[in-house]
Amino acid sequence: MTQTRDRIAPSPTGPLHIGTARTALFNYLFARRTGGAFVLRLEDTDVARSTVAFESDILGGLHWLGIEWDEGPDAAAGPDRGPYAPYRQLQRMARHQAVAGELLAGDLAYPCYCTPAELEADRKAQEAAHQAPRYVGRCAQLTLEERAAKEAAGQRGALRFRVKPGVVTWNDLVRGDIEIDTANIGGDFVIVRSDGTPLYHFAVVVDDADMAMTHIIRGEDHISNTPKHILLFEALGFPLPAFGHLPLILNPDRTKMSKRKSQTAIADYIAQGFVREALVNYLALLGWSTGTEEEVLSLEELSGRFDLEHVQKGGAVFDRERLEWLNGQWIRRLDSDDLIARLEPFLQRELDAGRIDRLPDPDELRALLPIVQERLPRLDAIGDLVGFLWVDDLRPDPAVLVPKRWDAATTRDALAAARTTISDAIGAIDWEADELEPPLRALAEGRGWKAGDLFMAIRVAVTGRTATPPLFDTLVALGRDRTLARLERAVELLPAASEVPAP
RNA sequence: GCCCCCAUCGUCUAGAGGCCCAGGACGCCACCCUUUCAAGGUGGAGAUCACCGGUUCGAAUCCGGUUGGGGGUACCA
Repeated sequence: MTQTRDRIAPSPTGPLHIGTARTALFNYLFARRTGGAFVLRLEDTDVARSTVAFESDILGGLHWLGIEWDEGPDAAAGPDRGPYAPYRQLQRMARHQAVAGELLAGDLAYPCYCTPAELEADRKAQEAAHQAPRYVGRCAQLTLEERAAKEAAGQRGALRFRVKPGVVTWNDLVRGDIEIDTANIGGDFVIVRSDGTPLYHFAVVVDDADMAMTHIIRGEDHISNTPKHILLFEALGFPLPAFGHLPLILNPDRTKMSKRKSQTAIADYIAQGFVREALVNYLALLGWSTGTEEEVLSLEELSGRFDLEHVQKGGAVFDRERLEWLNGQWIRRLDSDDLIARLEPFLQRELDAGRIDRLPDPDELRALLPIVQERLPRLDAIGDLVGFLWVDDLRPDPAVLVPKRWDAATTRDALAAARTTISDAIGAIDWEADELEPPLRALAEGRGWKAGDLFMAIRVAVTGRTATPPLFDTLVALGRDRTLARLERAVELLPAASEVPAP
């Protein structure tokens, strides 16, 4: 069997979309699994909406995910790589026009001079008559003389492909046999605009054929376009690739995932601290399964297991909760250096936003990992989790400082005692978690306090929050001086017993 | 409207005639661990397999219909 070739053909008219990323992933996995080639082609024929910035976002996003292609442009506005260059549709226009010329010469296509107003009127009439909208064929039988007259009058025709009556059938890789009567595809369709630029339906077919694609794996929204493509492949005498249509990714209300109702830009997920492994893992499992009970899988592992047989037919609702769970799973699996490096931009962001006053160095971060790694659902949670370590002026809320069962005076007393206990112990103990705990427990016991209440008061005094990593590890990370200073500050924030007005 | 696709716990899914009065995961609840929060462990609630009819000794699995949902209907991609 010859090598399989498949592709992702994004259009740089928007940022990399979750759906595009998943289609790219499935094509990538299929190519890896079958030992084939995965190609990236930019469909930039919609000049009005395409931008280099979007191109950059798309290519950058796919690189970030680790979905690498064997052929195609590697960077926005960069050079192409591969035997079928160029891989930018716009640069292939001469080829498209040449092929269109063949179709015209063979009378498989014809110029159409209908105005937008005429076409609109046709559509309205059909709608009123409860008919499927289709091109009525007004220009289908124009003689050469009639065409020449219109051209002479300055009219520029769009090129329409002649759709033959009949039924188009294909065996879809994920859905099995599908047949569609060509009477239902809207009549002769435009393949080249009146300005000479090719349309999507035409350009994809020429490019897919030129680039020797064997498998077209794309979204379900293309099912009704497939007959047009097959007709074109046949008219052009190109070998027909296999088609497979993936289920759509859905909004919670089960409509096609959209920017309006869901977060769709990959860049947003990156900015929120999702890691590539989790995103890839999650996307692979949206509409596909291993057929086993494995679910935490790397790109490598997915590449070895992927198959079209286990692709689901029904659409899949995007479930952020599950993505977050997988994200936690993968963050916990990252090795120290890797995690530290990935945390860096998020810490920088905390600094830029003024939420912390300095950046920890890698070693400081490394020491923190044992208590931080399993508590991060996303990388952007680092500030919330331990940002208090890098804040100069911590001012805990006095109301939060007082444990539930205590009053302000008791808390003040306890915090002062804790400060003394710690300060007295210095020299006798090492500043380590398991050495800090016993004296403070003894203090609580001696005063008849529940250890948990004392610890909570200390926790809030030194971190400003009630939910933190383990207390004694936190004190170690904070250091002796700052621990004592923060305890002292907290005591000052609380009224002494004599200051509390009698009830 | 017309054409096409789809239909298993709230969600993602396993299941390709008997192993299923349906298994796993997320989420939820409880308990354990525990100084808080996580993580982890254990257990639980949660699906008459959309509905109706057929085929069969036997159907979530095959067939037909119904209903529901979705997608497409451009000189966008």
